[in-house]
Amino acid sequence: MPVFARRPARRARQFDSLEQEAFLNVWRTYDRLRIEEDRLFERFDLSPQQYNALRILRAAHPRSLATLNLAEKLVSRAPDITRLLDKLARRGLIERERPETNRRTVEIRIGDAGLKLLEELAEPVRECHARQLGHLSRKQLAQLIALLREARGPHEEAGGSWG
Amino acid sequence: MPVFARRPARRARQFDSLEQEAFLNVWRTYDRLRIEEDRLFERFDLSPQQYNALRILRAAHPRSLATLNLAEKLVSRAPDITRLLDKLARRGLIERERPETNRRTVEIRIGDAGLKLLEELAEPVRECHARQLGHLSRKQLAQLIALLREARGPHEEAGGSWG
DNA sequence: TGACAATAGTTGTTGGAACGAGTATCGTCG
DNA sequence: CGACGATACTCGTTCCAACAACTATTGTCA
Repeated sequence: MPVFARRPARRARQFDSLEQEAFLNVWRTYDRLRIEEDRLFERFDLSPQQYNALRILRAAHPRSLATLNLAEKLVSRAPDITRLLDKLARRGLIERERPETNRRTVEIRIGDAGLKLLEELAEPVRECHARQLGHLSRKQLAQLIALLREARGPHEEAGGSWG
Repeated sequence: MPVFARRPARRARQFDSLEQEAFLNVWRTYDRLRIEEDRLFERFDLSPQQYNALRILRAAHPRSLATLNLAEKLVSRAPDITRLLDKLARRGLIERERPETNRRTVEIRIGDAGLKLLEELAEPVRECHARQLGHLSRKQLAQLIALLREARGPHEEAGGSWG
């Protein structure tokens, strides 16, 4: 055994491949950043995913979105979209309607209360994201975004709103 | 209202700030890449987190790690580390011992069955990571890793194994 | 040395995520 | 126009994650 092997590079022991290291870094970073996010939204009895649904509905406002159409715009996959919307509807944040033209679908629209809540959240959310990533330069952020997009590129369905 | 405002940049409508866009990209990328990971490990009745525990125990082998010491090396936070280890112990993959010198702690060590399972997993895992991120160049991977480390830097406790 | 704080896990409970099976509605093709 | 497949959810169940309360052990300081 060569002498210089007595101090194996920390990374060489820790990861099996550069790709693994990259994935675990994505996972770890998500896990750390999520803490801020969770802390913010639990003060408003929202999950991050619920907030995102509201954010997407606001972008569509005053138009509505069909349930599954909304689901595929969400950041994270949501098989239980129905129950997620149930909770928002129970709080009066969204409105649901089964249109006569196609009674299979359920159209979702953000309501006034929902818009008001988002307005209330605007500043805290901005602050939260500043705490999360405010220490990076604009250039670093842009670079990170570009690299992440390339990283997940092959894993996005064509035509999705997240391509 | 200026005429060119009729087509707001898609991104401007979609995100409230560059920091938010970066965070949501991390989240989205994690969510997409995780799909491959889940698909692989469920064939072996493991969760990604369980696999990571085994990986870390292998790196320590033949030494052992105290429970909470192992927990803080995990990629994602694990308040239910006890039950995670319960499952691994029930399958005979790890061994637990309460040392006489400090009977508060429980020392965890990977067993032969655990090492054997990891060996069996080595190739599938490598293939999985290649599917996940094999389309990126080494340079891109290195850049991504560096940026992610900077991104979560302020959110890592000093002295942790993930700094 | 005896009380009290700190450490190290463990367990109870509760809510959300995932998967698959089930239901209602619609399109289409013979 | 009626059966059959496709669409768009909805619901039942099961498992995992998170938080907090609890137990056991050790360290420390009056």
